Amino acid sequence: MTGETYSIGELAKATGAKVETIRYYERIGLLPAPARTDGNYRSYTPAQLGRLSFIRRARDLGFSIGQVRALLGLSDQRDRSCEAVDAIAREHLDEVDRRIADLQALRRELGSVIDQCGCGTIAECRIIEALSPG
Amino acid sequence: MTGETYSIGELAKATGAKVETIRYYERIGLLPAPARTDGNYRSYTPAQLGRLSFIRRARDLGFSIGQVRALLGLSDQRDRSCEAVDAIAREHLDEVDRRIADLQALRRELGSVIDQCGCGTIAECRIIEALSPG
DNA sequence: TATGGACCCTGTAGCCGCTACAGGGTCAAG
DNA sequence: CTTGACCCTGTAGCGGCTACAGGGTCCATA
Repeated sequence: MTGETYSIGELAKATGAKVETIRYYERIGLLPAPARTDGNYRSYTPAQLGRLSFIRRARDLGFSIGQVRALLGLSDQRDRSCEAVDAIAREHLDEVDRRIADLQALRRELGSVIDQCGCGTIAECRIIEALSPG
Repeated sequence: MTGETYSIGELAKATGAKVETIRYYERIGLLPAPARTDGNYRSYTPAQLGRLSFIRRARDLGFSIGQVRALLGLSDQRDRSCEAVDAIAREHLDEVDRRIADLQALRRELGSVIDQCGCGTIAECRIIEALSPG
């Protein structure tokens, strides 16, 4: 057993999460409440550092807090099939694909509006015109 | 002069905005407060319908509320050069491009994580592994 | 004239995922 | 013994709505 512990600041540095974010994760029950020192400081174990790293990576991959919660739950049941994990990941992938498609459609529309601008006065501005009704 | 007026519900139907959203826009000063009927109902003019349509189209194109506010302000100064309009639109386009690029990078990473999954048990799941530290 | 239902009103709280205070306590170095 | 970096709790704010609760108004029908 390593007796190593970390303060919240050290945990933040190690994982790249902000101190406030770590406390937020604790508040919403994503990260279990750690032990406290005599001075009431949070004191984290290496296992908790690992858990936060997991959370960070999942968040960086765009998983929602709810999905992260589910993934964390699954990651503890080592004997189960990882189908559920796969399902969550694929669902998220689909969502990302949808968002990309939406943004690309938006980009096309926006681009074509901008291309029309001859940059004269507002009165003849095609961008304003494109937005205006009638 | 048309004496035509609209209730908030009619305005909502005509523009596709929700009633609550219209009230919200009024609250934040995006849409000016309309006249009221004897029964204290909001009563909108065609010009106000036009303004809301403008807002909706700009929002649909992904402009932020702040940008919409700026565009609305500019659209009233008909003699000014439309450079400022163009600048706002291009800035937004750049932002959209950045978001697309970010999502595409994310998509690649997520895709490669998912591809590794052999769908056995959680213990050997590559997705969980990819998220786990160490 | 009464009643029902569709509409409208205000005000407030919730969503997500943090972020930013304010107003204090703790701890180690000099 | 003071300074300054860190930590604590609690609350409010961001954007852009959305969703109530608890009422008022208006119009058609019985």
